[in-house]
Amino acid sequence: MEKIDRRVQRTHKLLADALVVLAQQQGYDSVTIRDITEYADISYSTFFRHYPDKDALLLDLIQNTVAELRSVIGEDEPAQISGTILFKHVAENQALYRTLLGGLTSSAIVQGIQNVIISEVLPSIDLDADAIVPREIMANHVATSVLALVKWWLDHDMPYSSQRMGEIYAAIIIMPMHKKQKFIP
Amino acid sequence: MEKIDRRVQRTHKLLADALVVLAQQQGYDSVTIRDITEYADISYSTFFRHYPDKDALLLDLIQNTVAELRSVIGEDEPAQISGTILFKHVAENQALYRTLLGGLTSSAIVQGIQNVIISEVLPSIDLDADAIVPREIMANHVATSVLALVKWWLDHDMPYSSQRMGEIYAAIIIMPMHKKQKFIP
Amino acid sequence: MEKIDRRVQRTHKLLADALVVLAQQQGYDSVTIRDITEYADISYSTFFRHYPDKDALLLDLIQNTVAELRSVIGEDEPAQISGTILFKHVAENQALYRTLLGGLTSSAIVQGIQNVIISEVLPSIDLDADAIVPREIMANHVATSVLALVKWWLDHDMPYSSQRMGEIYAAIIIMPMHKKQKFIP
Amino acid sequence: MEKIDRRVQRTHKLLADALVVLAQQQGYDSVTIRDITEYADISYSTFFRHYPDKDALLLDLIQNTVAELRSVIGEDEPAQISGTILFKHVAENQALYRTLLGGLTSSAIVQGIQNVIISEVLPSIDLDADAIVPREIMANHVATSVLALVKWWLDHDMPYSSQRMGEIYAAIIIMPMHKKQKFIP
DNA sequence: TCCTAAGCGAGACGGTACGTCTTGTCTTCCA
DNA sequence: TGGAAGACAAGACGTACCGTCTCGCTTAGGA
Repeated sequence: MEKIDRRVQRTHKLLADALVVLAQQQGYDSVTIRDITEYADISYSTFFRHYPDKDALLLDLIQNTVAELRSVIGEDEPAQISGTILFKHVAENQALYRTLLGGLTSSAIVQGIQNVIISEVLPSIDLDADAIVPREIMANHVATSVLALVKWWLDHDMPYSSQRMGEIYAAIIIMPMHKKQKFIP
Repeated sequence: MEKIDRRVQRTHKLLADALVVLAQQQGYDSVTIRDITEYADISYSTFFRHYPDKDALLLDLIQNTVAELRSVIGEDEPAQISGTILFKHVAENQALYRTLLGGLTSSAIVQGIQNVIISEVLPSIDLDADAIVPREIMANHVATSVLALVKWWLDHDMPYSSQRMGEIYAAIIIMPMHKKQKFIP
Repeated sequence: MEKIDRRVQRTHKLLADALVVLAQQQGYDSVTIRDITEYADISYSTFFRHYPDKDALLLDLIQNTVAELRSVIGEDEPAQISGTILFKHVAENQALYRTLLGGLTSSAIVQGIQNVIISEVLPSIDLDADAIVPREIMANHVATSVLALVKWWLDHDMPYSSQRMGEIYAAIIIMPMHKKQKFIP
Repeated sequence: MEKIDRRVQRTHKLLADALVVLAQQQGYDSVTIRDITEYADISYSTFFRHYPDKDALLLDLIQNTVAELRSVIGEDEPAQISGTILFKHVAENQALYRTLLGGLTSSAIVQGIQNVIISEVLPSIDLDADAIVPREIMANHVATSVLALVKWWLDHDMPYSSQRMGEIYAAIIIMPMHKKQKFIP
């Protein structure tokens, strides 16, 4: 059984919150560990007792976020519906997602997010759906496109509703994935 | 009339080449300016007479690259053909494109590339082509998708031919842009 | 009550010792901060946690030295005796005084030493002793002369005993200060 | 016979004047060679065709100055008179002397001036005048004291007349040199 | 309820990279 | 063809971070 010290939980939360706030203010890259600890009112050296570096803190944040996101999106729903759910969730956690996407920083991080999405997406692609586009490419395309779409939405201050974004998502990302063969130029 | 000092030209080329080589070896982020100048056999301080930053050097590289890329892709060609040309050009300048895309570093850089592509793509989108997807979103989608596709190809060591990639490019990026309305779910 | 970190004390001493040794070897001006830290086996950046400058380190050295000098010279002693004490103290701390005087570097430093001496000397000058020479000039004269005399002694490898120097000091510096009025040309 | 190129003379004068002006404004040490050449409207690289470094220019200046000073002070005059002449000459060439003395910079320079004065002073000291103070020490004392006195005067904006300074000079520097043996404590 | 192990604040330190500044050499170009 | 313009090498400077370590203080949670 693990010992649970509430102080550790508190420290993690303070650091994560500080990162989100500061990254939104000044950009993830330019946030220093000292900025974070000062904002969180945590000792500088304490940071390293919990995370080896700034990216590790972000990674922790991402994992918690993806876990939560997965829990809100049910399976086997039509594209428009799951898309709308996705954008609603993003809207409710703006600061967080701006931090994660706003600074497409160390590609390892973004790549990490994409990999998680790809592994989610891959099984849902029909094996023989398309002779032209390989599954790996399609999965990669979907993952990057979703992130790009969400990022665009946030970067432009969400000018369309979550529902409209869900439709767009279905139209340019989900639809071509399934029915490309109908295309006659 | 501009004065052209061949020494300056030479210095720029040495620095750019050094950046490409080193970035491919150890990743863009971990390359220091000192690494670059030592590899290029240029004085450290001389670097700053030409560029304020490492990113400025990269940006110069990008601009030269995009200019060259634009010159090889003719206008008004069918999607498959221009796609094939694109991937052939990338194949011939692998090291360069790996540097540009391999390190999706400071998002400003990547955003810069995307903006250039967006401004190229926007005019070619039919104004009334689609009531669902706004033009800006479509342009953004196309730009990010092209980069992601090229990056995937390089990251996986180009397992398909340039021509095949051109077809894929047409299928998942260009086609949905023009004929989405044919889709009946 | 001040906290005393012995590590700080140690670092200061290592730096001061390094400065004295290196300045004697190669001259104060040509000693770089990197030289000092390498000799002292201290990190370069640590230097700046303690002193903003090379001159600040020297100034610290001077202040400690003057404080020590003051403690060895009692008050109200005849000139020859205090002079002898002075030169004995210099002889016992040759390396230090060579560093302080050998490089008449940034005049601010030397001026600083002189100012300390002037402030010591001023009160001991009779207010009405001399109608011809103003007190400030006399104090300045005494301060510069003492330093010049010590410097000469060190520069010429101390050819006379401390006692003899004490007598000379009394003769050319202290005596004229008090009894000028006896002079009949 | 030396060839005299008037352009060279002009360049030397422009550089010397620039040095004097700038040293007075910002202190000798902080004047860079680039400052001098820009002020003198001379090419940076041209400086090095005439002088190996900044100190060489100053040395040239000093030598010309001492030569001129020697020519205005006659020999075998009473101390007060020659002192007065000295201070008058300094007053007429303030900027120059401020430059020479204001920055007691590289000790070599000041030492150079002192050595010239010492060699002038030495012969005039009675061989047997004093059993206590060796001639070399006396000469050194006189040289440093004269410079210190002039420097004090300039640093304090010449609060006393040249004549008064001549008297002070005689009282604290010249008198003790000749009649110290009359002193009875 | 006590006591022991842990979390934590504080901060000195080694180390690396940065961008600036200056010096003195060397080359190019123009009048 | 001789001198002005300026690119360049070299290297010190002072700044900003990072990550490590040590010393005490405090506090949580099991005995």
